[in-house]
Amino acid sequence: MSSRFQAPRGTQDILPEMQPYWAAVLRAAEDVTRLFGFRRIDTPVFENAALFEKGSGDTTDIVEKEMYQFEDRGGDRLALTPEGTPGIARAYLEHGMASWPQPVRLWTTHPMFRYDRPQKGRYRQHTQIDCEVIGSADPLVDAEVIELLWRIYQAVGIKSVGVRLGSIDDLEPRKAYVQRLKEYYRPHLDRLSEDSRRRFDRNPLRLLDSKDERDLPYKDAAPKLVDQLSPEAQAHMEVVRTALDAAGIPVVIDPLLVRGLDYYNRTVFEIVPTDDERAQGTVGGGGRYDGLLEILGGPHTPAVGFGSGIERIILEMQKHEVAVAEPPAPDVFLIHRAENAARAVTQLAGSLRSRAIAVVVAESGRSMKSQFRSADASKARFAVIVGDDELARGVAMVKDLRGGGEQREVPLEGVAEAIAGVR
RNA sequence: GCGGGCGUAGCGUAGUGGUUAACGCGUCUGGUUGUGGCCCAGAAGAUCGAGGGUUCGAACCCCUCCGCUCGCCCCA
Repeated sequence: MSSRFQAPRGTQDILPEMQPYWAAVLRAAEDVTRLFGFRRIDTPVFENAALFEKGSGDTTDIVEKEMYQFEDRGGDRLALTPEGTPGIARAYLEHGMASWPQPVRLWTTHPMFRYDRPQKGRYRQHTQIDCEVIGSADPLVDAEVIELLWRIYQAVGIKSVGVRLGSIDDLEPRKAYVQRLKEYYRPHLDRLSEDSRRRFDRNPLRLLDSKDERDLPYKDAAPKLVDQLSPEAQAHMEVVRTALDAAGIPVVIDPLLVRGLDYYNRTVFEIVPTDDERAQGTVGGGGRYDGLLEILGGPHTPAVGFGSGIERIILEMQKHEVAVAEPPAPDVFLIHRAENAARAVTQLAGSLRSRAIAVVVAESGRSMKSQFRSADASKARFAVIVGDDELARGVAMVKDLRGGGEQREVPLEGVAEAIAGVR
């Protein structure tokens, strides 16, 4: 028992009973992205490690300590994708999508890999729905992707979520702000948490993100980026806000919202449940990344997008007891008891399936009682019974397993019609 | 990387030092000769997470390790 294999830590099997949830989420993603004119793209599960080091940023936690890296047999340094955006940006450049009508709207669903401590809603392999609009600087597009994500949640039955919106301005104005922020924190440096002292040098914006008690006293009085945005970024955010308001989406401006990736500028957002302050509550987040494609060696190309974790969406669905559609039971459970049933059973099952009737064939050699019990467990509507008697006469018994269980004799060629008629 | 909780059949649990580890669900078989759901009976299925220690005797007490889980950090 204990020596048997287990799924690697932080990974999970998605058992049949969970599949309806996944199907519902993916269906919603397909439907909603289509409503917004997105086309699906799929990118590899691994990429060159350097793509993320340059793209996501080598001071981010994701790259610094969470990447699954490996060298393949040819010596290439690769990484399992820790997040989706760089791969799609890479594909945009690699396939010359700048020559497609702009902007390009792409979506995908893709496994992500991060080496961190698993807990509820956090896994080493998880799956994201990813939407990216590349080639637009229009703030209406920011609002559009947020609305898209919002509508996915609505479509799967999660109603109580809210948008947290922030802006981290553009690179140059942000540099000036970061100086001011550091000046503010510098006198208090020796009283801050270790993490924050480290961030002071490496990634000062994250100082505001701290939840460490030692840092909290300084947070409120710290200069807030959102209060001193450049006029351009300020105007940008106002349009996003107005558009979201027009879409009827509740928005809270969060001045402390800082996301974990280096490439964001201006718009950043998260979507969180409004009815529960759970730790791993964020179901989706994203932002604008006008600089990323340039970092990856392409021309300046503004873009905006989001990722949303399917596992977390499903946790929310379960929390709200959202009903999901179960796949239909088989139409027919084929019971057989004959000396040489192999040919007849296979042909009968085959002819039914060719008519799109779903058939499960009983295990050979089991008793009638056992086969009927299996038929019942399968939830099939009909039992079709063939034994020596029936085969000799070219007929089958068709029994309706619902209700009283009426049974009648039907010629073998007529079984499909008899069932299709009732179904 | 840091803290808390928990590991007994496929699942959920009982058993807290004394002979062959119990119950429910599930699985399989049967309740006459070819008929399900309910019911009844039976069977299979557990080296009690692993190793070491204490003891005449350990699922139960102690130690170490492993695994799972929840939280912190971070993120989806």
